[in-house]
Amino acid sequence: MTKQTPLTEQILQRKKKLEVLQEKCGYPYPNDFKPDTSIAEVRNQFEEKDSEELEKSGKKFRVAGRVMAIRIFGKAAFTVIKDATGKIQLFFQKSTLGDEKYTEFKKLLDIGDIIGVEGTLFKTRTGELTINVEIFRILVKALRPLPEKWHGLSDVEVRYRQRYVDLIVNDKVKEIFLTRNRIIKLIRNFLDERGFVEVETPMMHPIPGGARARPFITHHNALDMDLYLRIAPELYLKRLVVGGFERVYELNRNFRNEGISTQHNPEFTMIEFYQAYATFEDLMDLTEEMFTYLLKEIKGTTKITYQGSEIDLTPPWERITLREAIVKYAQIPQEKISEKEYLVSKISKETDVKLSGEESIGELQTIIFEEFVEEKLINPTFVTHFPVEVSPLARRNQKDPTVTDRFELYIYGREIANAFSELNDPADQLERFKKQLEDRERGDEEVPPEIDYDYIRALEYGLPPTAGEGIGIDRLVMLLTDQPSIREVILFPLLRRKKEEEWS
RNA sequence: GGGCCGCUAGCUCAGCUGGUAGAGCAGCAGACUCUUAAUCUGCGGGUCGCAGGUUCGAAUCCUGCGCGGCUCACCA
Repeated sequence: MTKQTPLTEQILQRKKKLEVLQEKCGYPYPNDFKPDTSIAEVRNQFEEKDSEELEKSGKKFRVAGRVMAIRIFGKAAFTVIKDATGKIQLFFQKSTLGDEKYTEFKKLLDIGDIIGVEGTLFKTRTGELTINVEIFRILVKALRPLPEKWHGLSDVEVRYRQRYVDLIVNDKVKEIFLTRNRIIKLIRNFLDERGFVEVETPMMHPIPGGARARPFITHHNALDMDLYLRIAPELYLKRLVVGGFERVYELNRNFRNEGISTQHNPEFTMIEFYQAYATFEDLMDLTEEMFTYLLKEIKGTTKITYQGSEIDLTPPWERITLREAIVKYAQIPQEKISEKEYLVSKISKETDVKLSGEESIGELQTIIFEEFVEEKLINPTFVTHFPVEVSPLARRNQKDPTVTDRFELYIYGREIANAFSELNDPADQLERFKKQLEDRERGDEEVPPEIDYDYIRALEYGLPPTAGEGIGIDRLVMLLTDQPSIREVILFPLLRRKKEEEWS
């Protein structure tokens, strides 16, 4: 015999037990045990009852779950099992189960196995609600040991790569994803109540558009056609507004072929919604309402703590134009706000941004905003009227055509939402697409490689005056669950692939 | 892509200025009928991320590579 690693040794131990099980009861992966209640239900109903009441009822319960702890005392033992709803303690007694079953329990059961039990409730001397097991079956034999019971699993790489183990062992991780689910349901509920229709538009686009980002490229064999995973659903959703869906939303994945960080995952979840006959100002009100609703349901308050910082999300939120913001937070003198030389010199002196020299005033103002202002916007702030050059799909402001009727919502220095009154002038839209194409020719890879003429055609049929908004769901969940990294709110974040030979 | 940090038993971690590796949990054998990190006795378990180099000798020092984390850049 060659030496075994401890892991294979433990797996072999468990496989041996599996074989014994097979001899005793046939195929060891049965699927005929039906629990008649959940652990949470049992707890809710009987947690408050005393031993006497429990004993008197004598009612039997069938529950199933994963074994999380085993404590053996000779002829009796406690275990803890966990199902989707919670944990409960089980009591195994030789005198109740009989020699054979008790030995099976003692010799074949491991932490991590999934069992089904039937028994009556009682309370231990320390008052813990416990099932006195009369019947039990091993439903699934776990061949691999769970991480240590006290420290659990903390290696982040293993937590992300083997999220199933993370979820078994770290209850708080599961909580995050349950909260994520609630947030998503609440958002749907909020919009549904206001007459929005949820739709699903393509995730494979012949022309990427709707945002500024590099796309993933894929290929359809039968049509022999390259396709791009969508970077945003925007242009399709606005086509639907043209088609008469006056209030639509889509809540799903976008894909951007860019860097990975604590704020970025290549595939991420976004909601975009569009409301005809509304303006970006209406959407600021709507956004405040939506967040207030979410906070009330999830947190019970509009004041939260994120990574140690107090954030007050009680509306109304500050509304400030981008130009005002750079005056206020970047100390740009009011009279220099559109002075190219001043802006260029400020950027070159005080930041690492490398300028090409071809930037417009609006682009320079936007750079100043990003470099000096964003990080200071801790409490929720609507920054409005972004320059038209950086807002190719937004409607021009009618008093000042150099800016757009647009806002971005910042919380804790992060962009959480982006919204604008939609550009519905097909001629202006075509001009802006052409401008983008010029940028592309100058090497800007984040701009679509060709003009989406079908979108222009749709505008020519007439897009009602509309406002639309996108909210990054992952970042919102991070905020509401106080998580520092986007990977903590995405079940399976993208990681570099590991070589197969490292499988163990 | 740059910088910094990490990678030691299945898990959580020790391991000093170089002398060929240790604990707890988990596992195995045994004792134990109210524990909840149960306890007690005994035992087994390692390609120290990988590959080179320096050295009489490397988990430890050096170089390269891999994977991960943070961060900067990039990402409106």
